[in-house]
Amino acid sequence: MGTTQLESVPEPKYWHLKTVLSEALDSEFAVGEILPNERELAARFGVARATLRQALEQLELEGRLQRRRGVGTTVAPPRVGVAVGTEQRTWPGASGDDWQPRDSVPAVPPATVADALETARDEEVHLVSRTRMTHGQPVAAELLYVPRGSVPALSGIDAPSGTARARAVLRELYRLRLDGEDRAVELGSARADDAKALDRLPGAPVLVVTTRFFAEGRTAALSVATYRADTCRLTFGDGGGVEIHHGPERQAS
Amino acid sequence: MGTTQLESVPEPKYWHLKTVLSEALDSEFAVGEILPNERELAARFGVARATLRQALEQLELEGRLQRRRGVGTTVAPPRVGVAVGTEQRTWPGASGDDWQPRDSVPAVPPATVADALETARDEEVHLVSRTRMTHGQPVAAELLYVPRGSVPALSGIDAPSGTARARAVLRELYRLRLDGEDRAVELGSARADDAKALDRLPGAPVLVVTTRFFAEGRTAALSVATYRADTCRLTFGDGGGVEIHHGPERQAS
DNA sequence: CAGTGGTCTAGACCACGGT
DNA sequence: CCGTGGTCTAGACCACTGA
Repeated sequence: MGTTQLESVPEPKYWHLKTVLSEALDSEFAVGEILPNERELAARFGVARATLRQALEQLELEGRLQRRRGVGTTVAPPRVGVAVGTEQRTWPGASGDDWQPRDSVPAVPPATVADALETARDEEVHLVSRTRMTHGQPVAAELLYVPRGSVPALSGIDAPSGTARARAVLRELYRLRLDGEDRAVELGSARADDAKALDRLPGAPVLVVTTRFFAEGRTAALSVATYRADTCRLTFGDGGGVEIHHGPERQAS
Repeated sequence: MGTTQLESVPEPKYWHLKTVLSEALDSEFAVGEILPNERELAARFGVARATLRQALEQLELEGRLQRRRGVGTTVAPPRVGVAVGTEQRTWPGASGDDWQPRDSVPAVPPATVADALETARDEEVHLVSRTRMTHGQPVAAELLYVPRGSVPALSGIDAPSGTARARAVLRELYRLRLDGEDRAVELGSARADDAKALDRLPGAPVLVVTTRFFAEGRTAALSVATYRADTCRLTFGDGGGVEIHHGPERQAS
């Protein structure tokens, strides 16, 4: 009882630091500007570098900062809205989208994918990999599992793999009438290959969008797309979604 | 050219650790089981505690582990699917949903929210706060901004705040015919108050779902809901979404 | 090559939960 | 009260980028 503390919650240093930095970003820095390096920032705030890094990590997670090894820490632009589900049901990347097919190979999918596709667990399917580009930047890497039965007319003349093959699989898939789709979003961390495609380090936070495509009374394809969580805002529905900002959003003069 | 390294990628220790732990979780631990404490695990793997923690953090981010101060680290159950967008347009929490109104107060919304609502930047709106429960656990905290104009008949007799007020605002809102809605999902970190409602520490990763509700030709309400990213999988569309697992999903006997 | 962020160490103390 | 995870320090070295 002796002491007179109203709140008695010693706010963690990194949390306070984050707030201070966040306000500085709003008022004193322009998008793209380079911050002082971590050792200097730590010294300036009188904390260990690890503590400073904890604050920077959070700000990066919130899409406020962008850090690149060997380069520095820069102020990130607002997140880009990426349309994920539109009202009219469409096959992935059907209408002049910015999806770029990369490859297609035969592969045995993970058991849970096989179950969703209602294929045998040891049955090979077409595994199409694609990259989604926005404003010249890669924002998502996708694995699309297509059972052989969904694209029966796929010609054997085409190459067994490669981007040409990927295009052929997609072309055949688009012939089906899409009955509906089903989507889930969750947080994940980038696998090594996804990280490379997204120009991030392995383990970077990603939004994993899993989509089931229904046609002819069954699951005709299943897509697992990993979006960069730091730079993307996934939008669904009629419009483009609202941009909820953090602060005053001032720019340096 | 001298050296003969095929890959030359010295995998970070924490990354390798994460893989090892992940496999151990699949094969040797049951859901809910308590892991050895961090100091012991670090010693067992011959790394510093900070390194071990880096691996645990990632696994927690992926929803594989749950850590609670003063208690320990436990194996997390699979993420719960939480329906977010259904095909038939509905007001939030309309149909026997598990949203629990907590409070409603008049408040001046952030500028970006005011712009989306097309209200003046200094105009007060109803700010309804609710919590979403699933299986007895809080999974989301929501702030719902309702312009006065959307609920003109709101009686002044009701209390100016409190859960009764919240119910009254929602009841009036439901009288409007919903024309459409608009949704965005992005990664964020929990503010202090949200963290408390979600039984997490401040800064915990959350999925922020922003929804605009359209009625009578304008934006009738705007919802900002923060979902626990560690325990939730947001589902959209017809079905419940697919559960894509990490590994073999074995259970200890 | 110099400078950046990324990884790692071996400690210390603190806040919290249960006993 | 003890044991847990959470915070913090002051170093060291490594991997990458760009000049």
